Amino acid sequence: MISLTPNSLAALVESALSTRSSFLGRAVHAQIIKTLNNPLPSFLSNHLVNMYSKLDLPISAQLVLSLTPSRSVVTWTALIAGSVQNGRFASALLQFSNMLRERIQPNDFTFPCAFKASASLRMPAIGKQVHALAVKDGQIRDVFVGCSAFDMYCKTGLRDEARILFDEMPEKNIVTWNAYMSNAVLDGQPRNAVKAFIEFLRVDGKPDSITFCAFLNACSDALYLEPGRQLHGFIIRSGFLADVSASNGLIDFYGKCRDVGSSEMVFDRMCQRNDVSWCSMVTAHLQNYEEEKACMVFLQAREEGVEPTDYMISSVLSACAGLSGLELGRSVHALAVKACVEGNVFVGSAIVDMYGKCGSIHDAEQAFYEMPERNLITWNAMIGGYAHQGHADMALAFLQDMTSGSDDVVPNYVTLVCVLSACSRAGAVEMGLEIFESMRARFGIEPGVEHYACIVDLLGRSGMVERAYEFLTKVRIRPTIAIWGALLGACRMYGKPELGKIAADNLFELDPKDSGNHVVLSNLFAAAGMWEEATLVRKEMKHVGIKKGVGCSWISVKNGVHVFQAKDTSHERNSEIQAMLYKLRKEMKEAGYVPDTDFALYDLEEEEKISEVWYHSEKIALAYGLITIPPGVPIRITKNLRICGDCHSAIKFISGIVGREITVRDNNRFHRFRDGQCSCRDYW
DNA sequence: CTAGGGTTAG
Repeated sequence: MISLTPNSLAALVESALSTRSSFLGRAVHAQIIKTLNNPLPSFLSNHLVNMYSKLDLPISAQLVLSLTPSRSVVTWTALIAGSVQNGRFASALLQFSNMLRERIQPNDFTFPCAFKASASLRMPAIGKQVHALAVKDGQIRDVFVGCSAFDMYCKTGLRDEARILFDEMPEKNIVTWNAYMSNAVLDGQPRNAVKAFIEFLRVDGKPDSITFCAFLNACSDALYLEPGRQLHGFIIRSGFLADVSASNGLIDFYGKCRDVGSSEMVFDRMCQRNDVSWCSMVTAHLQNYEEEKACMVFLQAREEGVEPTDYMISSVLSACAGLSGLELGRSVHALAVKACVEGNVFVGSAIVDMYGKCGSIHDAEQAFYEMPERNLITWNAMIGGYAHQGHADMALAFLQDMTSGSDDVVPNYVTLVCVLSACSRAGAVEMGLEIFESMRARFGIEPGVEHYACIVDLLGRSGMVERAYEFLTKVRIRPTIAIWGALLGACRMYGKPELGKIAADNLFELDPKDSGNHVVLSNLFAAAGMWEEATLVRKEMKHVGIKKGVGCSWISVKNGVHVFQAKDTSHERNSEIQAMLYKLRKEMKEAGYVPDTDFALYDLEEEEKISEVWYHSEKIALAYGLITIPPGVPIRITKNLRICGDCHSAIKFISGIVGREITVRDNNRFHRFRDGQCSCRDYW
């Protein structure tokens, strides 16, 4: 039988903490009560309070503290530190004031906790009070205390106070410099962070991985690719490449600076990777629009048995949203539930966003209502989902609800972009204009280029093409690609070649590499019978060496994705596809379908034009879907270009003939076809 | 026995 001395019992409490076992902790606590008489030695009480508080068992921690008559600053600090560590910042401040009420002086361990809690709660008024206390007994001169006070002033936006404190610090260490650099980046002053790093090296400071990450953040913030590369060399030379955090910082930096190849190189050469490394690699792909690769890295991480974290899950959901990958998205949603992170507000918002972007608006709504906590991003994701569907009424209702509900959120720039684009897609012209006119007064938001683009789109789409042009010439901003693009699209839709030429010329100047604009202009001329001009545009396109981007449609069947181009006959089941197309064409003709050859690209004989539009990629993908997807299951097709008018009307007919639900997500919005009708009510 | 700066996300 080993004898249980107070010291060995304290060691047992510590081992409960280090193994994060509340079960062991409670058992040891029971043993302590059995072995020793009340009151317990105060150092043992301190250990217990510390253990309970750090394990996020605040009620037990409070209880032990209140049963400790000889509690000291150490007891209280243990309690407060645990609250801070577990994100209970308001409790921490309450405990701090309770301690003051007992006339116990905070020490150099207590102040940093109190500053961190005030900083995290963004409560400068409280922070200032704590600061005054620290000044009064001279503790502010301590590096720990001074540094955390400085961090608090930065995070609460009191720049002048932060500056004074920093300049008057009697002693600075690496933590001070790291805090300075990180906060400079957060404050949008990456140059200052870089300067601080140089100064730090000059005073002979030895940087650590946190310093490196702060510097890399400054570089990615300002797109300083070269300085970041130089730091990469410095990291290698100082032997810090083995440090996982430093390497993770490099992956993130290269990803944000559009050099995802270097991210991959760093990632591949790491001998130790953690969950952050994997997640950083996923987001590096994501930031470079490589959604498929992001998903591949995620699947590889799963194979290697990496724990799925809330960060990883929200990142992968965003990849699914970009791919319109409903099936993978659903399985990641299930994984989020399994990993117990679906209550996280980031994850929840990503789920709402994913379902919205994949066109499953009811799933998005359900996820939205089931979230325990919602913020502005959640609301924007939901409104964005309605915008994708062209549900202006719902977008407007949610704009109302977000300000009047219990979530306490205020609409921002993005919210208004979503609402206006919902109006434009639904043809709610008056409503859209009214919101645009009143956004400054009602929401305090200054209209920006995206809002202007929505209005040009709104007017143009509803046929007021001249008014759209007049609008954009009157506003003070420089029209962007999106704005000219919206105008060009409207000109194509309503047959306005003269205005279309103006829009296209501006687009050619802003975005010379995009072939799509040439194609649209050529089609616009072709539809107006101006064949010479159409040919000229195509020749010019060849002349400057732009090839038409490949238009394609894809459909996922039993975990496999099948991609089709126009006139595609390369699929292994081509003969069945052709037979299905033949059968459909016959039945459609009987049902009264007339091909719309406005959308043929060349000046061909009528018969050839019909054939040209008949073999658009979405029709081929649909035929494949009809022969492979069992009846009753909705067919979902994704297309990288806008759906053409002929395909739109053809798919309406087909949905009626075959009695199935068909969804097409083009690069702009969703179309849900059912019983011969489309959810967009032919307005798009 | 108690403490400060940080890497990944919607």
